[in-house]
Amino acid sequence: MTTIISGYVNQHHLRMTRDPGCTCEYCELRELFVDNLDGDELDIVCTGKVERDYVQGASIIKEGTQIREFSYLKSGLVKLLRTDTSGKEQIISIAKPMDYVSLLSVFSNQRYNYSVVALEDSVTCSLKMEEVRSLINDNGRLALNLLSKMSRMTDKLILDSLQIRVKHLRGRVAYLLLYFSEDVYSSDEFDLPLSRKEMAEYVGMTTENVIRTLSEFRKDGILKIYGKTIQIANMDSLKSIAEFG
Amino acid sequence: MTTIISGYVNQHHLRMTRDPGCTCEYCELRELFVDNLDGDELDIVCTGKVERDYVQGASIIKEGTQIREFSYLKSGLVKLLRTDTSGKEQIISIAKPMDYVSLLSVFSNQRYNYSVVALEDSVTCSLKMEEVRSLINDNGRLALNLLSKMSRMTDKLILDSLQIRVKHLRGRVAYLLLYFSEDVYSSDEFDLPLSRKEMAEYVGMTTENVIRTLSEFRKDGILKIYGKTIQIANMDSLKSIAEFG
DNA sequence: CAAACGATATGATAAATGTCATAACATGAC
DNA sequence: GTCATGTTATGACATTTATCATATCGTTTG
Repeated sequence: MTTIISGYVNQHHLRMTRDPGCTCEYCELRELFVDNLDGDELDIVCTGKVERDYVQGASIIKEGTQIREFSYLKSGLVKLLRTDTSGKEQIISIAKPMDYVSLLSVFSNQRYNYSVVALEDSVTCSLKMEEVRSLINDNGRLALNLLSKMSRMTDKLILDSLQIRVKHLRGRVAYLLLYFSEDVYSSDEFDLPLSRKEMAEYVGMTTENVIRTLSEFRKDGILKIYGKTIQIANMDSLKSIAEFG
Repeated sequence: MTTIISGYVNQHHLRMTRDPGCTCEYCELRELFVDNLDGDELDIVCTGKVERDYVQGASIIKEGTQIREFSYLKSGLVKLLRTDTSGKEQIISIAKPMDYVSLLSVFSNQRYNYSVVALEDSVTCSLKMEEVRSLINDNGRLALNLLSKMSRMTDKLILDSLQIRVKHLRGRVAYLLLYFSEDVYSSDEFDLPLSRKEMAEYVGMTTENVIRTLSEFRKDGILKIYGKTIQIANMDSLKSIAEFG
């Protein structure tokens, strides 16, 4: 579009499109979308990307809508969920920054078969699917890194799902609490980003039984509970329950 | 390795390595590994691929071993499984031809974190990982198709796992029977490739309760059971149970 | 052939989970 | 403030599932 007159102008042009407002050089996904790209490719990403802010509770993706973008989570926390035939919601997984939001379906289906909702204030960064396809087509290193990244993500997702599937209620709840403590907040004290109802939708049990289990953990001295704030008082017990109970 | 003397010799050389014994042109994976490759690339696949036969019950991949190959199932049926901390086996999923055996881990981990065992006499076809990486690196069309294929597979796997997670025993068993009937054998009468114990390992319940549930289905006129042979007598009921029960 | 073993099957009972009812509490709407 | 609403919480009870015991059947082993 812009006619290049000289090397200098070209450089200037590149700087203009990458800056200001293009913070791709400082993206957490450097390793994937920056380090693997040459100048022109990075330019496509920089000018093509769209960042969006979502407040807690906002809908990011609606099940059934067309897939036009490849998105990932820059900051915040989201849940992936489906609505079953009887209208009940089932939480498939929880994604934190660096987990791809567009994990499932993007490269296969035309439409999302799940929804995404912000559990905390969140920021996403999206590229048009055609652009991503084009980049992959032209850049083998990017393709390999993307395969590796997606493989790692789905691997974890599948094994987490298996863990929950084979455990009983206490084990499922303990597993979920440990996920927040270890993988998300890196602390033994944190604010639960899920309601008890959502926890139930995730572990596949009833809300009452999730509440009861939390109460049991409290009575057993494993947890201290102040509303949504959870403090893990006996980490060893919780881990033991998550693994065997 | 072979010095090329002339165009003719080169052609001859290619024919020799692709034929005889190279049936890649007739592979079920044409769409992926043949249609996307040019002559030289196809040559790499043809000469590099290794086919292996496994009898029913044979171990194909052992959890914890190094990943050196990218494999898929040409014929037969296999189960993917893990051994949990207490030594109990958990079946992650069942794979039929065209499902990638090397679905998980291949592009991320150094080692398999699951095992693969033949449920029926099976044939696998494998390529060295380095060769696959090299092909992907050089061929964007192959990369995109592989991403699409893997995306489709993991998508189904994750949603299947979710379905089983949220259902009760009757629903889980019904879902599994429908999988065999619809996805594997395309018939309402088939021989169960799993023992009752393996079915239990898959649905995450006890062997006794799987047996009991099958008996219930028989008493309710939904199934006819002759040992391992299952005939679905009331498909509508079974589907209804798989969906709601 | 008998013996040993695993898979299938069923019953009795204990434990886990779901369902229904009720209440306390916080929050936002008016 | 009052009201309505949703979340958290607990109890009573019904249902589902796990555990343990036992028996049959078929296959393998010697």
